Amino acid sequence: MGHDDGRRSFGERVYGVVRRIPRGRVATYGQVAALAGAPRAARFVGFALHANPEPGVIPCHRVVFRDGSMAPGFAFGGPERQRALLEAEGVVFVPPPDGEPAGAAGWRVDLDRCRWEA
DNA sequence: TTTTTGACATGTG
DNA sequence: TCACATGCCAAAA
Repeated sequence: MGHDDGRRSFGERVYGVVRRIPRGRVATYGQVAALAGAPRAARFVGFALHANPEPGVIPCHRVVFRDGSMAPGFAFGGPERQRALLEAEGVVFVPPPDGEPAGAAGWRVDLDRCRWEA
């Protein structure tokens, strides 16, 4: 089974991990990095996902910051778009503290409830 | 081989 | 709670 796992680049491994994230669950960049074999390469995870993720195949919208927030200039069309996608899958979001400041910017994923467990 | 670059993580103030 | 600075790692040039 595992024969050329180490031959594939780190980015390729990242795609494999992200693809395994079940619907309605989210993972952090650090978590994906750890599952890919590099617990400290969380930065590269984001770089790999933005490089050329097969649209529609790799659910990169299920990867968020450890804080529960997401990248500002997201490639899906904005953080709002990502929040809509996750909410549609059943992911629980926590609204901003004071009602509604800057739209989706304050919204964060409830990692305590929706964190994906490998 | 060295430098540069990132959709990060963590620690302080 | 937020803002800023530092550390980390892997890939491309």
